[in-house]
Amino acid sequence: MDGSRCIAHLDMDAFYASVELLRYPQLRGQPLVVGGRRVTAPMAGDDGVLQFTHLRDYRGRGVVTTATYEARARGVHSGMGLMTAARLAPDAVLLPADFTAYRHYSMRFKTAVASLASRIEDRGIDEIYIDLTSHGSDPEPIARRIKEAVRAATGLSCSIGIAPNKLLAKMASELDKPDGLTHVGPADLVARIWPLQASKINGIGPKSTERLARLDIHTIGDLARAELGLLQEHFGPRYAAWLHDAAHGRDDRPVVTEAERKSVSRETTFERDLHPRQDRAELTGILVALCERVAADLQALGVRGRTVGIKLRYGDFRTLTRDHTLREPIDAQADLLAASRECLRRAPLDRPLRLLGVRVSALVPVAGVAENPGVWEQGELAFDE
DNA sequence: TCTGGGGTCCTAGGACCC
DNA sequence: TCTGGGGTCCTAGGACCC
Repeated sequence: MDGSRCIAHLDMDAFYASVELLRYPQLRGQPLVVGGRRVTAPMAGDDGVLQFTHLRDYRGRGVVTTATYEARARGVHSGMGLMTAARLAPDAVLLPADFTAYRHYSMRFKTAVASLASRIEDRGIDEIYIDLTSHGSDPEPIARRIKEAVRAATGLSCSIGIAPNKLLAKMASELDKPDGLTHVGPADLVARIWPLQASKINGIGPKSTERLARLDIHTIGDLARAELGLLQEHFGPRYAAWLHDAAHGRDDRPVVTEAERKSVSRETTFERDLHPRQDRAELTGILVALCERVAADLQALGVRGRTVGIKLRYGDFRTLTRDHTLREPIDAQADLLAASRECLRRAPLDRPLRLLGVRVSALVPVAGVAENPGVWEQGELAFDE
């Protein structure tokens, strides 16, 4: 019984920015950043030439969603505050995120892959895993055909990593970006994977990276050579065992082709901090609007939820959540509002807030409602050639 | 000039039941 | 009156990912 598998990880290259370059090809080669809130789309000036916003002109609380390789070369990366990014690359062009367009291209590339391989796990708007185990002993020809199909369907490039499991496939796809095709086998572990930073492992984030560094564990090789007992002391039995396995390239998670939605949420960061007393009316309006959006999402998905939660973020960035579970699942805005208020009564409201969110979980399908792909995959046509 | 928005999973404690 | 487990549900927080 040989359980050896062949898994591909496909990652679209600088996806949002690349979609924007299809629309504004004149920006190719320039540093470009997608992100921000209430950034206006470029408009034509008196001379008919499009006027683009530059990073230096931005004011507000946005973050970088995607940066092109030219912007990354200046030290800009996703998640970075735009005001910080502006200091590194003041002349970079800033475009607002257009998720309708990105969903459209996402659907196109996934449909193209699905025409060649059926076992696909969705990992968000710009990446997927593909189980190629049944596609013969040499996966590279099918991987090349997938890359060609994605390019033909979208005009965009992607990078593919191939390995015996998802963990290694994900790392392999990063090894030769953009437009790469990288095959990593068990024999490549020591030479190609162990020299990488431990944070390259999907599942080791900033907190764990910091704690590992304090143990003088920096690379995946360091982690592989660490005593399991030492890891158990610092990370607990389960996470230690996972760290140890991951460093040795072991991962038996299956490619999951269907998954049910567990929760639906909407949240918003205010342009300025709002005080629960002085800005009560404005906060109420925001809460009502969030409940309205969540209700619409639930109804579009054909689900209701029994647990309603709120999320508050204070001016100092501390975050708090409160949940309330009902006897019957709900999807109506008025019911969501009532349950949210129930939660709010249990939260300290004596300090300024920067964020408010509403979430619904414990979802159940609405009886009698047919399968509904929901708002997430509907890929409206925002623009097209 | 810090720090978006939408998710998943894990842990841990308390209530409650058998 | 003190002593048990195990299982499930609920709540809260945190890490992590895209």
